[in-house]
Amino acid sequence: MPTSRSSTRSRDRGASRPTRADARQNVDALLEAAKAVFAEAGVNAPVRSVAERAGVGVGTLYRHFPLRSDLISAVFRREMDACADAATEIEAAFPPGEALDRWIMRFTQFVATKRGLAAALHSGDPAYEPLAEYFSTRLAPTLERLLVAATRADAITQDVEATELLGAVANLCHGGGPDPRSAEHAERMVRLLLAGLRAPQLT
Amino acid sequence: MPTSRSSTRSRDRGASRPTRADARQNVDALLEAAKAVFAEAGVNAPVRSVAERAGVGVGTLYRHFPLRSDLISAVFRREMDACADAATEIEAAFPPGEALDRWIMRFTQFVATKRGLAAALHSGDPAYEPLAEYFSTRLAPTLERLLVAATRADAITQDVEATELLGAVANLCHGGGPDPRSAEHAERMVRLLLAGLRAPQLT
DNA sequence: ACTCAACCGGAGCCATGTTCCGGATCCTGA
DNA sequence: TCAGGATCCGGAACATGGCTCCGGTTGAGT
Repeated sequence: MPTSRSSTRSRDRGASRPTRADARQNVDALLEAAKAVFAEAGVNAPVRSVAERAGVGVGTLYRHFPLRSDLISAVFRREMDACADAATEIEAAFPPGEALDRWIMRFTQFVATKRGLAAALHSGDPAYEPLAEYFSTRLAPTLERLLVAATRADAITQDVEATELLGAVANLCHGGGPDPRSAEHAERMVRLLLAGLRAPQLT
Repeated sequence: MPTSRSSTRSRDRGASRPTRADARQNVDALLEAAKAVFAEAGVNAPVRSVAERAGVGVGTLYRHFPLRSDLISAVFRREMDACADAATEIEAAFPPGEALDRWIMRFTQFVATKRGLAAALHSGDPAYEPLAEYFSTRLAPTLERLLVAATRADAITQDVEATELLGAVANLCHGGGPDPRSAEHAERMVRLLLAGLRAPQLT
């Protein structure tokens, strides 16, 4: 009987003990530090600097985030969720075609703001696999919904995969640093892509 | 008199001496090795592996290519030139609109084939600045010419910078490895972008 | 208070970009 | 042909950054 322990309190589900308080605190500190560091120096910032800023050793960091990419995922997960959630609001407020555009632009701004996120995402480095996967898992279905709606409403003429489009938009957000011009550039190119979705025929 | 030397042979321009034969040989060996290594393992392959393959020490490599990116630039310079040159042929054989499309697709295939080239190009890493610069110097004017011609012929309706479009297309070629699907994906997205150039109005 | 699993910290290992410099090599001038 | 010296070579060594290891510490049940 693996689940039986001497004291059968209210909950003794699965794990034998609850997470220790200091561990939880450290995780929080790390996430906050990572968020700050990534914002300042991009996702390529040294792991050590994150640990230092959080006031813990690298060992502690790696205990909670075995891979560098795990830390990155954790930091952006929340924002990705927010982005995905924004879709329902937008869908309710605008007709399918415009909803699609608006959500894509929302997504564009998210990716363009995170220095190096896009680069990491499609770097080919297998370390970022989980990040990319969460990307697809959480965001692709949302876009798919928007695309289907737009297609039904005859708002777009081209047939594209959600994943594909998502990747393309993310890719267009590369380059440049905090320079606002690069953000504009990305936006303009994304709009061009969106315009392409309305093109009468593809070559 | 800096240019005067004891023996005034036919040419004693600028530099005091011609490059040593062994040095030139090594440069060639390095370029060839780099080309092979990059093709196999992408542009992120270790510098040491290139030196080893060329049969020289890393010191020699760094003597000729002070920065990692210099080596990369040198390797791709030739191919970039070929791509740029292809434009004149294409321009002569097709009407402006189609010429634009064809050249862009030619460019797409070039970038998509080189693993990591696109990533390096817009990685934000200042080390790749010279590479990006050559990119603009050599390729941008070409595209600009094609764009102007297409605009004059009313083949496109949108107004974009050559540099901008070049960067966007390169960006769309990220991701994936030797997988042919990723190349297809990139192509499809580029076509979408091209279709966007013909869109009647931008939002 | 006692026990012990979970946790912490940071020294240390490995890979990779880059520098340094003693010694080998090639061109020049005679 | 030969000496002189600029040029070049090689690889040890340094710097940086990801990741591991393990002795010591600490929180949480009893």
